[in-house]
Amino acid sequence: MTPSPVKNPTDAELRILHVLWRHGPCTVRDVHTELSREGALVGYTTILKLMQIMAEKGLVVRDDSARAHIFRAVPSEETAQNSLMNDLLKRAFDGSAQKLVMHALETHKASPEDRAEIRRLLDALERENT
Amino acid sequence: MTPSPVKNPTDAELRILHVLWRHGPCTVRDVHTELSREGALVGYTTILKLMQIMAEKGLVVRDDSARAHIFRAVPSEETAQNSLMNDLLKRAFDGSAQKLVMHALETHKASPEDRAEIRRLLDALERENT
DNA sequence: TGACAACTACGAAGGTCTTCGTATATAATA
DNA sequence: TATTATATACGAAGACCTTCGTAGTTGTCA
Repeated sequence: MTPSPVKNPTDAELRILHVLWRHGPCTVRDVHTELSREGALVGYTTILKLMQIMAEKGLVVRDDSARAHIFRAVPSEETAQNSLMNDLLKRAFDGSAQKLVMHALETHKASPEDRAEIRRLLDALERENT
Repeated sequence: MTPSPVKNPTDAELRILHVLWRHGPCTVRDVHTELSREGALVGYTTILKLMQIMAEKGLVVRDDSARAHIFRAVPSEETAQNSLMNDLLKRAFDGSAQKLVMHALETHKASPEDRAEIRRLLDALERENT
């Protein structure tokens, strides 16, 4: 089963993970600078506190060999996406990924290229499965 | 634009909305009985309090003409699903429904019937759009 | 070396969510 | 009518999330 080794990241945690995913291991300063550059106005110690909590939760690991600790994301972006998607599935779509997919396709315009990509994936699934 | 007339329902609120969607307008007693039957062990006044808050938020409307007020869900299940899905899209999928669909199809087994249903929907989209 | 800059740790405040106990009002019943 | 059952209202507690200020430590450099 293994529901999930780590708890689902919260909103603020997700913003930090995004930085780590895009930039690789970072110091608190790096993350704060990047988020500020993106327009978020949040204090340095706020980011620090959050990253400390994330380390306790196991969402990041810290390398404290240098004075400025370096943090690395533990879950990959795919893993986190999967976990969050499953959460939504359970809460709002009766656990059915099919319902979610149909709902997404009906309510969001997919470009011809997008549709072709989906068809290719379906073809591949068709081949590997019976 | 109209981001959303009502705030996204929380977890406990969603559980109550599920009952209202499936059973139609209900009293607090109805909802509590149903949720208890489903295995949730939560007190009657907890449900009452939640439904009072939901009425304030506009998630339900109440008919207080009888002693036992009757509550009705305001957002449809589709509306709520849409709102929650868009929220997840923004938070974890870079706002791209396409990414979400691809991710869902890759990580969840779709049956041949499911795949056929998706293809039919894609065909329909193909026809109406260029 | 002494002053300053940058870092981590920590406590606490304010918000939301969920839970329930208690108070109070109203209907049903013996 | 007096008692009992059932309603709603309300306050508050405990958990979590996000925010920041302050304190203390460590490196840098004039």
